[in-house]
Amino acid sequence: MSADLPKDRAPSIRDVARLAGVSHQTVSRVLNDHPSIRATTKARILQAMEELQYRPNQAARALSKGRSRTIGVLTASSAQYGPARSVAAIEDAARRQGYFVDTANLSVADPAAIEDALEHLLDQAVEGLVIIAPQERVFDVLERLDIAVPYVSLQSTRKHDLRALAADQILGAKMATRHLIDLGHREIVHLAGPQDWNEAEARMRGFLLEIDDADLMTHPPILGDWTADFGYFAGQELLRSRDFSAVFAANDEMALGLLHALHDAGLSVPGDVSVVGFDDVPVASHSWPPLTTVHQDFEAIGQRAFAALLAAMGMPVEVAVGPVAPRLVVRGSTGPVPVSRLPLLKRY
Amino acid sequence: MSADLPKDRAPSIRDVARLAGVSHQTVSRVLNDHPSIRATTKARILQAMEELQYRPNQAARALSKGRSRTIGVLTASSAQYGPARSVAAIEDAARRQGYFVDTANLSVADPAAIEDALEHLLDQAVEGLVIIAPQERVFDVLERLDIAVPYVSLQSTRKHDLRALAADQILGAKMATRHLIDLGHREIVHLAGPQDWNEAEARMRGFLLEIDDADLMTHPPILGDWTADFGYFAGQELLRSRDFSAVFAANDEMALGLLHALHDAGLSVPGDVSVVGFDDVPVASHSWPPLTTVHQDFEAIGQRAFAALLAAMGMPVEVAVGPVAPRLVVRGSTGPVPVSRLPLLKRY
DNA sequence: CTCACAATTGTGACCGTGCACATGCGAGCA
DNA sequence: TGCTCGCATGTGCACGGTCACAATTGTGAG
Repeated sequence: MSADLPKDRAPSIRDVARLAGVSHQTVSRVLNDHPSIRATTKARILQAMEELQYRPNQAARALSKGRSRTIGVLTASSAQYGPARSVAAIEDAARRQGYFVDTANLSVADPAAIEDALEHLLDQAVEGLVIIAPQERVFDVLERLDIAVPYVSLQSTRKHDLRALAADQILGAKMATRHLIDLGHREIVHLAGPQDWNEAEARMRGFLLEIDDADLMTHPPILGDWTADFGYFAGQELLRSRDFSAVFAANDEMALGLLHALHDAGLSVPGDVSVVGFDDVPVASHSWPPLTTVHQDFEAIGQRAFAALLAAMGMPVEVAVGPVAPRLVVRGSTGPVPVSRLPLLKRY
Repeated sequence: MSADLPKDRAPSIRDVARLAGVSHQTVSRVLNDHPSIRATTKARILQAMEELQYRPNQAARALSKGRSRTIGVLTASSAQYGPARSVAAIEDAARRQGYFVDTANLSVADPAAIEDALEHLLDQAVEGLVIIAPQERVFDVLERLDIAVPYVSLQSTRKHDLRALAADQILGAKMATRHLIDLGHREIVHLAGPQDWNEAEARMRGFLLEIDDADLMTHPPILGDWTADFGYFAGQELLRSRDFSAVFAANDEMALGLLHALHDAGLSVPGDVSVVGFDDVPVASHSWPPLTTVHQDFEAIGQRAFAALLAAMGMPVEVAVGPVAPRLVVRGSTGPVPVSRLPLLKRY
């Protein structure tokens, strides 16, 4: 019944054309939804495709059209909750639009590795890039390589603010800090992220701005590495060396590690110390006490990133402009300063 | 100095050939490390490439060779810690071998979505697939579509055990359960994952096997959805309806939610109830109390998956065979049954 | 019935690379 | 000297689509 002699290679449009009794160009027209094709012809061709299990060859199409329909995602720490969530959203949106997504993950972020990853993506002839690797260095490399394709970045950068799409980090940090100040805290420590990360820097900036606004003094922030382990050790160190009634951690993981350290030291949260995190990871609401934090809608961020990239690539899309609004989620880890508070250093 | 007249299109091997004064085929030989090329010729060509900023066109290469050098990764829940980590490892290993990685994420796992995602990957002419979508359904669809490319799966399945590469889930579950039994627990509840997930099913099987081995009775496991929120509500429900001294949760998130519920109820862990999780996510060591859990080396799993896929694709690689060994990490959330234990139901 | 014009379909070249095969050339050997 | 052989290189086509343009068919008005 079916006319497919088992050739070794996959069927091409010419095979389909032969079976349908038309020229290969007519088949191509069906594939590209060309308007002027007789309905009966189209039907015949579609049936031939079905019969041969025809599948268009993307490589051939890319070669002839000069378009790969592929976008690249450059990501650092793609195993972290937020980035992972955003990447999934980008991939989903891209697939819906018929784009392929090629990812390159940075395990280390030295310029050579960054360049290597970018070269890899460019080799694939990506038509656009989404950058979720938030180090300023990445943008330096991007500029140096003089990339020919458009790109967008989830994180804001000093130089390319217009392309930033993530939640407004500075605003989020200000909200968190304001919350602590409103509760009466005056000695607030910031447990920051690595300063070569734009996000970490933005969150610290927001913190300092708000502290300044309230005419408070503060110790220099502690520079961490995002991990819960670091939060734990930083907590131990803090208790040994500083006096404070509240901590704003630059992400939830460090905040959770900190809670652990405070608990180990026999301190009560928020009785003795209030803690705020950032991101609102799923377990944040189940720590003890549940963590007050700044929520980001990572999925919306990812979707928006892809839409913005499409726009940057010259496609007609309506993009929701501006950053996604962060949201303060008040849970149990923050409370008022105890009226009669003993300095921690004295007690510990 | 440089001879590049700014044509609109990217330089091809013919442009390089012209500049170097050789034929395009000789350039191609340089690209493919052909042995018999005069060193001086090769040097001249390399310099011409450099001068023109030549970048090989993957689409043309794929078309001509019939190989895309792309592998596909089908993943569900790629925002979860374990899968995300493994995907990153796969991507890393693949890139090192010059392969591109195309991902398709399943937000919902109904057959239509699975098929859609697979079609998307096949459209890209992937040469192999890594399946991190652990539902049995996925394999049904794979079989039905009669995929022409080789694939490996991180999770074991009833039908394709040979291709399983992840840590031995059954063994891990047995270790966790054994640990509780060794501590004297007799009334152990299993908080399972969704049963259409192979992993969830395997962990439950391990649990039941060990329970059976020890001649213990048990209530039917509670079927959850992996989330911390579910763990929390399940905990509340458990306290209302069952008597038990220990819980083995099928993943850390549910375990953490459970800890929250126990804490809310004023119970002590491990004083009143012992809890074991599975996965060893980074915050597991910073919950209160720190969570006893089963550690999986997700990175090793990802690397091994890619190596196994290469092998399945007919490449010569030495693959570490067999599953990665899980490891029980005993922390503070498990302890002996209190000598004079009051039934929880009475106290609560 | 004829012609202009639109709708539909066909023809051949081209995209950039790799393969099969042909060619040129120098060395080794009888 | 002439012949064989192997290295180095060149020639032409195939891969599977798309594009520009040509050719054919169909349609309605005059």
